Amino acid sequence: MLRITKQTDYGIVLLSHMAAEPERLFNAPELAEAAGLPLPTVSKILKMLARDGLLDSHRGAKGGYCLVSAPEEISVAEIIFSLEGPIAMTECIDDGPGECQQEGSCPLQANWQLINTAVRQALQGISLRQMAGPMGPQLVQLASRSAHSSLQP
Amino acid sequence: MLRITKQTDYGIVLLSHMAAEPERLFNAPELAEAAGLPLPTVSKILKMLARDGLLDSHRGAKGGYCLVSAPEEISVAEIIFSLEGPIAMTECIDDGPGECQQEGSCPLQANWQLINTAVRQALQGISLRQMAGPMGPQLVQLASRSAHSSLQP
DNA sequence: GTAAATAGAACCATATCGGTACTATTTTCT
DNA sequence: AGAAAATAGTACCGATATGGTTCTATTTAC
Repeated sequence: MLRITKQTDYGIVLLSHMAAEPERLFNAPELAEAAGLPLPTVSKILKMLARDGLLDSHRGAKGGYCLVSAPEEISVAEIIFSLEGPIAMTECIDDGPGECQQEGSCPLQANWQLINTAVRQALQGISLRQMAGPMGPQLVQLASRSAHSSLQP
Repeated sequence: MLRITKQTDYGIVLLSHMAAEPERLFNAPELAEAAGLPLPTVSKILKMLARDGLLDSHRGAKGGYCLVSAPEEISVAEIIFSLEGPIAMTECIDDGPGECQQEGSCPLQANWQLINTAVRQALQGISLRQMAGPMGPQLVQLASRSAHSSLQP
């Protein structure tokens, strides 16, 4: 179906919430409450984001998480990269050479990079700031105009 | 992991092979042989591509498949759309309104479109012709320059 | 009329995803 | 010092989707 996982989905929701007050420290129970999601799930996601350096974590009582960078500086690509691993749409890339059975007969190896790169760049072009809104409906309007193109019958 | 399915992967391989002789009629056993893939799998994929209008099919002996459009006119987005359904990276889009629990509290609904649209457009920008090569290394070079950015440590 | 091919549906083993539970560690507060 | 509150890390299991095969029906060429 070519979709991101729910974890990533939730992660973007949580980060968007935090982006409203970029300086503040949020703890997991609070974010779970705000997002209407179960605490264990939220906790798991925040751990991953902290492990990969998108969030700073403070342990102990009065602990919590806060954004490392400004929302403008965080791209959706980084979030996805953290929560579901490398953005590689095709296989023979990150398996390294020699793994692909077709090896000799597959003239596509290099061209797969085109896809991976295109998607990666597209996602790098969207910041957490944009996702967090309140970006007016005018931009969204622009977006959905082409969203309902030939691909979305 | 944000990757396309193997079926789609194989589909692009098969179509790329056909793109070398856009006028010719290829049958499934022949393509399976050429790609080094099992016939049932190849057959299944070609059926889907034909069902969605990317391939013309001719039944009976001496039957087979041929490209409907020129390789330049077919985008990777169309292929993915055919083999794994709508390109919608996030959920609350194609479920229609009312399905999302967060409904009121989720200020992101519209912004998800940004992601879907960005990815869709990126994939629409790549043609089967480009995938089929022999497009020189110069373009790939250009692509991978930004591919090995912050996301690919 | 027979062989060769596509059309379509059903099926199952396996891998991945979504979510939970448990233990350990760190920090604050009294 | 001790209790409470929070994160860190790991392991686990049910549900879902994927990958691939098989079977039957239909169409067409010779």
